[in-house]
Formats: sequence, C-alpha cells, structure tokens
Amino acid sequence: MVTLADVARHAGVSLATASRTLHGTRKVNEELRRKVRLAAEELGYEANPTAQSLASGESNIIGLVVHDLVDPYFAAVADGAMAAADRHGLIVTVGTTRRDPAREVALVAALRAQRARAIILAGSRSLDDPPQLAAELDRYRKAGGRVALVGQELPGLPAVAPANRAGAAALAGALAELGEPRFAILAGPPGLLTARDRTGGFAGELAARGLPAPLVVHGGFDRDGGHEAIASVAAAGEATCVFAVNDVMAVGAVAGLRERGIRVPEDLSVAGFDDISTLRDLVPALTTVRLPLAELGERALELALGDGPRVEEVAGAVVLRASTGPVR
Amino acid sequence: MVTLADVARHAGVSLATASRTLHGTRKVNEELRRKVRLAAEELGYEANPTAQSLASGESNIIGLVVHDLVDPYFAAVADGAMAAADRHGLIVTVGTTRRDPAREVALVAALRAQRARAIILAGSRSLDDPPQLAAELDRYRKAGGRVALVGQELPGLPAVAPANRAGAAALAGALAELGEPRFAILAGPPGLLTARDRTGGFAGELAARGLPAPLVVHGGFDRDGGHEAIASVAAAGEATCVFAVNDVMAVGAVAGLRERGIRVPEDLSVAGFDDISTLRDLVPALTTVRLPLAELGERALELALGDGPRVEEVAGAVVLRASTGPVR
DNA sequence: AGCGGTTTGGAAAGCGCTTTCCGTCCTGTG
DNA sequence: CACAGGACGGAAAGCGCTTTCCAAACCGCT
Repeated sequence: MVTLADVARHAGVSLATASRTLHGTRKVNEELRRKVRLAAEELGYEANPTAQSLASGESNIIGLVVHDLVDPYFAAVADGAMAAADRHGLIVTVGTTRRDPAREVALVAALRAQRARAIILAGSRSLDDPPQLAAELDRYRKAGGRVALVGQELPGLPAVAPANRAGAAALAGALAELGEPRFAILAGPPGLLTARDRTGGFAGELAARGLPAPLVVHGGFDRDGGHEAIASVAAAGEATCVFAVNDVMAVGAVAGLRERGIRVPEDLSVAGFDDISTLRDLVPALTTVRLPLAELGERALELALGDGPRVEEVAGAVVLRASTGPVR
Repeated sequence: MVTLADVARHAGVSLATASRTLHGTRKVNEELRRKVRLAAEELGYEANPTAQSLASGESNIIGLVVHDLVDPYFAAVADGAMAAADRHGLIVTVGTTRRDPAREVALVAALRAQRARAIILAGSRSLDDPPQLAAELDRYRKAGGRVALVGQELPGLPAVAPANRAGAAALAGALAELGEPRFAILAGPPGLLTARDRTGGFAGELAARGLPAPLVVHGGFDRDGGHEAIASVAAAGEATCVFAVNDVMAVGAVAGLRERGIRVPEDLSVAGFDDISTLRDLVPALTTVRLPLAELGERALELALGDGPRVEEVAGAVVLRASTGPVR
C-alpha cells in the first residue's frame, strides 16, 4: 500500500506539504504542488480514509437507519439518500431495525462509535419509542454528529416530513367528491405517528364534510397487516371505500378482498398512500397519495449536512386510479 | 469521548492490559480483568472502530455493491447480507452502480481504499464488463480483501450462484408439460450472463423436447425492458407462452399485454424468474422460479468471510401459478 | 539598514488503538 | 538448589494521516 509518506518522499517534500497539496488546506508553491501530484499519480496513491478519519476526527460515513430494506418505501428513500451522498463523496452504511425499537437505539449507538458524519433516521417515530432513542441521538449530536429524520419530525431535529395529514385529508376529499358515502380506515399500529397522522387527516376531512365517522381498524404497517385488517372491514360489510394508510397495506387488503370474492372497486374501493412505483402495475391500479420518495431521502441528507433544525414539509399529490373506480 | 487510555488509567493498569482484557487476545489475570471491565463500565467506554481499524489493519466494514436498491431483487439480497453481517458484528455499506460498469469499478476501488473487510458484488456479470473490474478486484484481494459474488460466478472467485440454466430448463419443462406449444423469451440484455443462462436453459430444454425454437427478444433487464420487449412478441402473434428472464420484466410484460387487450393467461401465458415477494399479490399471480433471495445474500457474506474460492450452487423451484393458467 | 508582519515549508505531536518486545516472576525439573 | 522455560504485565513502537508549532524567507515600510 502506497502511503502519503511514500508520495512525499518520492516528491522530495515533507509529509505536511504533501497533505496540504492534496487537500488545498494551505497555499503551497506551484512547483511543489506539481511534484506532489506527479508523485501521487506515479505511485498510484490513494488516501486511507481510516487514517484520515482518525487524524481529523471526522469520517465520510453517513448512517442510514431504516426499518426494512425490502419494503419498497424504505428502498426508495434509501436510494435517494445514497444518490445525494454520492454527490457529496460520502459513503452510506445502512442498518435495518426490523421494526425493533431497541435495535434502532443500538444502531444509533454504533454509528456514534463509528463517528458517522451524519445519521438519517427513516423509520417513522412511534408513541412507544423508547426514551433511550432521544437520549442516544442527543449524545451523538453533542459529539458533533448531525441528524435528520425522514417521514416524521421529532422536536428540535431537522426533518423532511411529508404532509401526512394534508395528503390524507385531500384524498378523503377527493373520494368524498366521487360520492363514496361510508369509509373504513386500515390505520396501522396505534402508536405509529405517521399512521396516526394519516388516519387523523382522513377522518378529520370526513367529519368536516359531515360524513359518517369511518370504521377504524388497527393492525400491522405492512402487507400482512393490511391483509389481516381488511377482514374486519369485510365482516362489518358497511364501508364502500377503504383507506389503507400505506400502499403496501392496501395491496394486502386488495388481496384479502379478492380471496373473499369481494371485487375492487365494484364492491369496495381501496386507496393507499405513498405511490410505490414497484406496485404501479397492480390491477386495479391503486388510488393513492404520491410522495416523492427518493427526494425525501435526498433532502434528508442535505438537511443533515446543513445546519439548523429546519423541518421541511413535503406535499403529496392525490392520484385517482382504478382501485376507487367510478362512483357507484 | 472516553478512550481506552482513560479506562486503563482508571483501572490502574497499562493500555496493553486494557486492550487485551477487552479482546481476550491474551490471558489476563482475573483480578485485573475485573478492574478493567469495571472501569470501562463506569466510564461508559466504547471503542473507536476507526482507531481499531487503523491499528489492526482490518475494518469491520462490508461493502455491498448492487445495481439498484429499488429493484426488489437486490433489496432482498441486500437484506439477507445485512442480516448475516449483523450476526458477525459487521457493518454494511451499500453502493449502487445504477447499472453503470464504470461506477461498479469505482465502488470497488473506494471499498479497497476503505479497507473493507469484504466486498459482495451482487450485480450480475456481463460480457461487456470492463476489464478494470477484474483488475480492481484483484488488487483488492491482493491487499487482503475478500470477495464474493451473488448471482453469477467469475473465475477464481467465491460465488453463490443460482442454478439459472437448470431452473429455466425446469420451468420450460413444466410449461411444456402443460401443453404450451410455442414460446417466446424476453431475454434481457444480450451480454448479461444471468439473462443468457436463463435464456439458454429455457431454449435448451425446448430443443431437447423437440419443440419449435422460441422467439427471442432482447431488451432491458427491468420492468420497462419487459414492457417494451413484449411489443415484439405481441406483434409477431405466434407465441402462446412468454418467459421473461426475471419477474420484474414479467410484470412489465403483463402490463404491456393488458394495454393491448391481450389477456393473461387466456390469450398468452407469462412466466418469470426469481419469485419476488413484493409482487406476490399481482393478478394473475406469476408463474416463476423461486429463488431464496435473502439466503443468497447471507451465503455470499459467509462465503466472503470464509476462505477458498468455493462456488455454491443454489437451486430454484418452479412455481406454477395463474399467469400460465391451465392448458389451452 | 532595520523591523514588524506575512508567507510558506518542515518537524513533530498527536488521533485511539493493537501488538511486539522485553522484563519480571513463577513454575517444574534434574 | 540452580536453572530452563512458560506466564503475564507494561513500555513503546507503530498504523497513515492531519494539524499545530517553528523557523526561515520574504515583503513593504520607515
């Protein structure tokens, strides 16, 4: 392995000059710079980031924490964050919590130990988040780490937050305009903030329009959660339209309905949230609220790198498709 | 930040003893060990991986290189690899090539500079892979790095390779048994080895059975590739059954057929490869060859960590579903 | 010519660990 | 009882960089 010392020797200059040339930290005589660059080139020198990190006290590593990489939502966010990191010459390490809050805390701790330059937390916050998470994040920030959240804000931290309430409300409005009279909501886990906001926004708009309160069924935030929860809705047999708080759940719901011989949208309309692109070829195509997922990731990274606890709100756009069909 | 020196001082022992206690590198008196551990506990010591890596010359970082994290195939493989890495206490950094061979080379180079413990290359190899890739991998291995490939072997390197030929052949056999008379293959990019193997395996089995040679249409390896390529098949109007060399392409094909009013499987059967779980709720459900995706990732990691250029073959299982319907 | 002030190169002190090397002490043996 | 040999603690030498801190050189000025 070629070290900087080799380069310096080869160029006939000091270690300091070599380092300064390669970084532009301080002015270096043009002649010497030329020599250093030539030497580096000839020897095929490549800096050792580990040593750089140790010496300078800061790494070029970004920590990205997601719940589940197989969930296309997180995959898309991660993809965006990685693209942005790439532009900054930063490296991304990904950790998955598998929806275990304790693991999330452990990941943040590990990233702090690693001296990660910044941490992006993309799992959405929950009412029953352990207090250790906030404590651990605090510790990390005190040590100079930067943090940004995706999908849900936390007091005092930068975040890029989709307009969950507004998006869900707009969706409810659009569906009401379509003439749907009775709604149900597959609301996900009771404590999950994103799920709560979407449920609340949707229900709020219905109330504002004087429509009957929706049937709210809780369950998992994933495909199987939607698949299970839809059972209650089907059993009640009241609703004409179901809103699942995310697309993946909506897919599970549609599958559950199909198993019961309930047609979508003829017998029951279904809408989701997120507009996952992998799911766009589903039939019937899902009515949903489009979120610029990759952009969420990108902006979170920029936010983490920048300063100030800014919260950026990202709007969603209602997209009406076949799953909510024409009015009955 | 608490350093090991702090711990040693607090415990009244030397740096060496502290280090040895925490690592079990050498026998240390029980009494001293107790003191060290206590001191570490009291001070809330956490090792600095950067320093460890610099001093020992090896990091706890695994580099995972994929083409596209949003593609559920890669997401699943990545997930498996990360789970396995987690068990080993290793950290995973993910890089996406965006299907650009040059970026792949650059990523490997960056990971070598980072002194990554191992690199897992999950993008499948292509005939037009730049020779620099092999060179760069070689350099990395010479520097003590370990490599494992997923999905496609490369001479001299450990790999976990799905039985693409055998799987595709088995699928062809199953479809032939169903009575399909005329086939087409959405074969992906001409140079991509995985695509070639699957195409070859499928066509080979047809030939072995004395069936007419399939119409082979090349195109992209993703959803849009399948969507475009199916146009030619539809135009020819010959085939009764289309084999797309991966599920994502098959989904694109199904979408393309739907746009043309061609029913699946009534008018044309469609089969894929991989058995992507995110797509399981698609209608009609896709006939495919199931691959244990997460397991591929896990085994690749173990392979990279172990030694010897072993190549592990992973079998696929034909899964007949509605997209190939009953025989016509 | 003499002097403060500014550049700019180099020596060297770390960054926080691991690991070699050395010395001491303890053991068992002839 | 002397001595070879094994255990085990500590000093210290790095790992490959960055970044002070110094010193030399040079500037413009009185």
